[in-house]
Amino acid sequence: MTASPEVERQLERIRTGSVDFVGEDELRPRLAKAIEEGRPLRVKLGMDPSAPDLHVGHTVTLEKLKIFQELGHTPIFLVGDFTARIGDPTGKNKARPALDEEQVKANAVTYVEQVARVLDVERAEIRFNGEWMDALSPTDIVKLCSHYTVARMLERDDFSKRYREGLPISVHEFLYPLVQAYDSVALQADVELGGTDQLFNLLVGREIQRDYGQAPQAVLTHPLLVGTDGKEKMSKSVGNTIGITDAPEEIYGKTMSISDKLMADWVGALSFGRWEDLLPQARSGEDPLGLKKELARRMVARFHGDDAVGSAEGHFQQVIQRGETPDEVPEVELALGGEANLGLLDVLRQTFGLASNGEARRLVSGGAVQVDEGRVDDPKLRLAAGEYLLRAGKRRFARVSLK
RNA sequence: GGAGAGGUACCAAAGCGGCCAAAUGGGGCGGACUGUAAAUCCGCUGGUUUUACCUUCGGAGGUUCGAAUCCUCCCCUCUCCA
Repeated sequence: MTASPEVERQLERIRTGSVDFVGEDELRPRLAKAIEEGRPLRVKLGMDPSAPDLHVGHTVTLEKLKIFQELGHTPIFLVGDFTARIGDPTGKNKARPALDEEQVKANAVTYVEQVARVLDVERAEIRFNGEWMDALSPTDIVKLCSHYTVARMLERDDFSKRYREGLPISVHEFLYPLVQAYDSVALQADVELGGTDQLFNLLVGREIQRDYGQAPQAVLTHPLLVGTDGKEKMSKSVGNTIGITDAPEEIYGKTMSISDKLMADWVGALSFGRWEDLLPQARSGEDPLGLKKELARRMVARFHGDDAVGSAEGHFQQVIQRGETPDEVPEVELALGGEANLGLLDVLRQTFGLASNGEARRLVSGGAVQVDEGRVDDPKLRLAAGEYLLRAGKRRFARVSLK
């Protein structure tokens, strides 16, 4: 078969921004056939609804799914409601706790809503793997297990690592890659997308598909975004995420708080199909502050629209760069409960939702607390009825009225 | 089933009868510095009505004036053997 320009054009876009591309040669004729017969490829991206929010880390592969959509293929967003109940061990040193059904359902709903911000869900398949997994009999599951060996399971990095280090591995964790693989069988996926940490699971999919008499899917992995801490993979449980539903000021501020080095990585990972123009500056390292602001602006615009950019940036300049009080400060009312006044520590704890008065005390003794724009360092201070502007650290503000 | 090792604060890890609210490192939170950062430096990091008291060292009991430390039972993890 001669390579058609259209096939090569599509492959080029598909390849952009990916790390591994397994099965490209097998995909080429399938792609050609797909184009010829007007029968789109089925492209699978699965996510476990293990946390209620998607973050920018998720958007890397989502973006690739969108590219497939733009090329006329069928994006399948697979919500791993069943797999979330198993708990994916990938990249963890511990088994991830399985979630209960209710939690999973609630998360799944918000996932789909959030995916709609990136993908045209009207023209996508949204599926749940509980659909076919719950229908399997124990016999079916045992059969599925028979297609893979323990030795091969232990090839997976986090398994072998834990095994070597004497950390526990539960048997059910071996089920995860197999279930994910079976999803590809059920969906008859031509392509599956994932992060680089998913490579093993994705490849298991190829083998299992073959065993079930299907042509193996092509596999595309993409870089994992390191979280705002600059150390670990972005993940809700580490708390280093930028959520796509975060407020504009949050998205802007969190983006500004990343290190210059991390910024370059982010631009690299997030650029494909979208922000290539930022790449030269990211590589040269020129004017990092300017580039970071541009990145922050684009992040805000991407998830909240252009209109949100101005105020998010203004907020940042005012509060972080100049250390001033923001225009909008949350208002809190506290009851004195008949007393003449209320201790500062109690006021701080209640207005900022601190865990204890001890935490409030630490903030005060650390010099982080301001009342009406003047630093306070007496933890025994008591506030009488009235209005106060409270600040705790750089970013926490509240206008408190004591009654 | 047998033998051995182990479970300490958010994590890792010391402590092995009183000086232990528990060393140290990481993380986190503050502060200083800065180009927003990073790096660096400093402080804090169980709770309270804070020179004291209360709750904490897998769980439940027990010994003792006193237990993270000793004993008993139980639960969990790892290794080797079967």
